[in-house]
Amino acid sequence: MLTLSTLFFYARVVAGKLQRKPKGAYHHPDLECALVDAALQTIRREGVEALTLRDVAARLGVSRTALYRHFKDKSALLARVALEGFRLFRQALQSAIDRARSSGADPMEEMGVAYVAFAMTNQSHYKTMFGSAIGDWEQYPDLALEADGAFAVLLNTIVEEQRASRIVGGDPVPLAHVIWAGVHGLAMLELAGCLDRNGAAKIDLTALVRLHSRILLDGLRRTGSTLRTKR
Amino acid sequence: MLTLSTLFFYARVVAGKLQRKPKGAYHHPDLECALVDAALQTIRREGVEALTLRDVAARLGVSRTALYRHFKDKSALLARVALEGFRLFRQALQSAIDRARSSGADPMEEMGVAYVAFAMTNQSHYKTMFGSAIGDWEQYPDLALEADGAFAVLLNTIVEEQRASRIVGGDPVPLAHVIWAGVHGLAMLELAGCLDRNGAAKIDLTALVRLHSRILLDGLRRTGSTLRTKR
DNA sequence: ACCTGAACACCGTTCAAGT
DNA sequence: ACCTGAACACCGTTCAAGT
Repeated sequence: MLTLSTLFFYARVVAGKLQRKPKGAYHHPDLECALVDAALQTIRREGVEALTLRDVAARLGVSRTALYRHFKDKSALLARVALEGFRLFRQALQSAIDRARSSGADPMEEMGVAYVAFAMTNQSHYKTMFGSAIGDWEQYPDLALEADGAFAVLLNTIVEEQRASRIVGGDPVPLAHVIWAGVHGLAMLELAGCLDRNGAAKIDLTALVRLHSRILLDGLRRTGSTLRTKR
Repeated sequence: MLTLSTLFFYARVVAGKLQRKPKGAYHHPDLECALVDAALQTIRREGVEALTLRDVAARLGVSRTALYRHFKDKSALLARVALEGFRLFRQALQSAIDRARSSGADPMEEMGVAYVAFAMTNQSHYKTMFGSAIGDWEQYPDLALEADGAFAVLLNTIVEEQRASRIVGGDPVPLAHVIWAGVHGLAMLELAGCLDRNGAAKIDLTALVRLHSRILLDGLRRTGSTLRTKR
């Protein structure tokens, strides 16, 4: 057990720096990455609030305090999970838009569907990204940057649709917030189990997202006076 | 200290059953209610996740285990806080609708404003109601009932607007889900601090809610083919 | 009946100590 | 440098014991 991981360590040192650092019996090469993976695995199976540092350490065969060599504390680890989540998220949204544009479908509607679909298939990531587990967001500027990047995908799409005169003009930020709120709300309500309780039948979430998009886009296509934002 | 609360106890026994039960030094009359109040107070000041049973017990001058005489466990206490929250919530929504109807304002828009306003002024309640702190919702049927009651306020308003032909017909449940998602999403994003980061200025949340309502209602006033729900 | 103290099985985090 | 074991200050919950 010990000797095997020691071999791994030496193999990495040789491959990496061509100079073997001495003695220390490292239990895991690239512990940092392994910690994130193990954490994500636990979150997937048992939820964010069930995540325990002691457990991930035990599963990696590592001391409980080894984690603190790589992360300041528990929330820093969660911030890292969220960061990875936002990367996947932005990618998913962007590719949905690209697909829609090349197939003639509505980019906004397809982005909405992709948004909620991401939240459903990556519940662990999504809950970590928007839940309260991380705490002080200001503390992780790289995380905020990645989140802003995902928001920019939505914002850019709105601006392009405005340029093509498919939706009303004006400040795109409030419009983005309204659209964001809709899909985020659908995702959060479904994750909280709020949508399944009324009406015995299991809900068709994708259909609901499409309904939401069409209502919203119908509203956004009108240019009437009701759409003037109060300032 | 002890003698004072003992007096309280005796006073209560005499007033209640006209027959004094003996001896026991009860530290608090109506402990159950006091526990809920103390819990809510802590949640208000420090958030749901900072709530500690040991702390509420200490603040009430009661043993750490006294709580278990009144609640099965911690989440049962939180469920009780949420229950109270849903009662206040329904009341707030209903009175906003009534006010709008008698003043000629749009009931749906005013309900939306009241919804988000409730979430902002009662953040502790709202987070407990829709956060993950409670856990198994199925375990508290009375809570689910009260939540359904609040949802019914929204549903009834939609049906009445449909009868008055002010919005499109059809199954009101999906429409209710879409509207709910919008206001819930706005509230959750604001509570998570997501709306304030883009654009330096502090956001006018009420204006954003009104914008949301108007876009949605503009969409809902159209009767075009895009609004047929897939089934 | 209602409440208590001691105890159990957990947490995250720190820190001197090892190699 | 990287990792460890022991320790600290917390949790929720149980349970035999008091009155």
